[in-house]
Parts: sequence; C-alpha cells; structure tokens
Amino acid sequence: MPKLSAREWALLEVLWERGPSTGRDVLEGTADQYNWAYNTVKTMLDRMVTKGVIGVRPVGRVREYHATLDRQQARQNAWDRLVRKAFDGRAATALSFVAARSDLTPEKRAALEALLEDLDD
Amino acid sequence: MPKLSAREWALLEVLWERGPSTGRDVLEGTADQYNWAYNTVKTMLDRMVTKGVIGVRPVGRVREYHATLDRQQARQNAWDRLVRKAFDGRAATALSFVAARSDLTPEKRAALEALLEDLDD
DNA sequence: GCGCAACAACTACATCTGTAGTATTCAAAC
DNA sequence: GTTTGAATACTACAGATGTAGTTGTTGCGC
Repeated sequence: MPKLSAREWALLEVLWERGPSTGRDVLEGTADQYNWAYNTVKTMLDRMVTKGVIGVRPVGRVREYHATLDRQQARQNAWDRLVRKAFDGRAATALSFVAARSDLTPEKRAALEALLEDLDD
Repeated sequence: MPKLSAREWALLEVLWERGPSTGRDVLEGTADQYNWAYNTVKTMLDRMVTKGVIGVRPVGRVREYHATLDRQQARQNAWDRLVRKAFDGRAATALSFVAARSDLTPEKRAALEALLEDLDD
C-alpha cells in the first residue's frame, strides 16, 4: 500500500464516514478542517484513484468516490510503516515504546511494562 | 518538528550510531542498506541541516554533521504524528489498536486489553 | 431553446524529495 | 609547483504533493 499523507487521510475519513461520495460531498466533509477549493479536493481524489487507494464510479453524470480499504487496514499500514522506519522493524520495541510513553496511571503503566518486558520480536 | 522520510531516518540512524560524522562517514554507514552516491547523501544531509533536523560544524576543511535530537525524541515525534493523522489525536485509541494487533500470546493480549479497556483519552 | 450552475477533464505551478552531475577549491604527494 | 583526489558548493531534473485555475459539457430552470 502506498503511503498516505495527512490530507489524504482526511479525505479517506470522509469516505469512511459518509460512504461513497461525490467530490462536492467530500469537500463539505472536510470543510471544517480544511479550507480547500473544490478543485483541490477533486485533484486529490483523482490522484488517489490513480494510486489505487480509493475507487471511483460514474453515477449518472457525476463521479462517486469510495474507499477501497477500511480504516483498520489503513491504520495497520501506517503503524507498520512507522515500525519499519523508526523501530528497525521491531514491533515489540515499538509497542513498548508507545506504551511507556502513554498517558496511563502509574499502576497501569507498571503493569503494562511488566507485560511487555520480555517481548523479543 | 518536521516530518522525517525513511531515508532521512536512515541518515539519522548513522549519526546516532557513530556520533558526529562527515558526509563520507554517513555514506559508509548507509552503504549496506542504500547504494547512494556520495553527493546524494551530501545533498540530503545539507537539506536536513536547512530544515533544522541535524546540525553541522566545520572541522578543519570538512564538515561534520550531528544529530540535534535523539532517537527517543524522533520516535516520539513520529508516533505523535501517527496518532494525530490516523487516530484523530486519540492516543489511547491508538495504543489499544497497536496493542491489539501485536504479536502477543493470547494471555498477554487479554491482560493488555483489560489494562487498556477503559482508557478515555 | 437558452443561459447558468455544477461537474469533469485538463493544465499550471511551487515546493519537497530522491538522486545525482558539474565546477571549484585546496591540501597533500610527488 | 603541478597533478590529483577529496571535499564543498552549486545545479539539474524527475516524480510527488499541495493548491488551484481554465476549459469543456450538460442537465435544469425558465
């Protein structure tokens, strides 16, 4: 799977939330977060189609875009990339790291660390 | 902190491993993984200096590059970006997700999930 | 049947990234 | 002191990304 930029994530979010949508719909769906021109989101959507991360289908005279992976898959992919890039592929190291940094009560953190202590990838 | 590409991570890794290094040193340090031309790593290093993610200092007639953040900071930053981009900023959701996906024994996973269950960001 | 608003298709352009080549300098080696 | 080899500084160029403008098409309201 190709890498997804934060903007691309935002567009995907809309497709996940609203289901298959037109460019206009996606624009609306992102309006609170980004102040894009209609053409901007159209261009991004079409490029994402080209890259294969979303699909498109003509409906009447408009085009309807739809996600071709779900949020979980996309998240998994992003996590895997992070593990590869920043943790030398060691998932257990990565997990311990983020667990240790998380905002837990001291007791929970201790329990967590104990849990993860002897992971060895 | 700016975003770091996988290539930039690789260069930083060398600086973390070897400490302050010349372009030539960094080239050597990446040679097993990437088959870059000397000028390629020089360009990348100089661009990273411009972006402020590493520093440089003339030593004699060569330039010596050094990391200006440590691995933990960089990891933290990468994780934070992921959480923001793919988990709507909810760290607890993100942690639960990666924990659930991790390669743990069933017992450990169960314990983990119990631990993380009532996180609420 | 005509004009307008919406949509699609195509084009534009700056920045960043990946990957280097060329030109210049400078110290050391002979 | 001239060559040479490394290092620096500068330039190049293609692809991706961010952001949009322009042009062409078309159905709907009048």
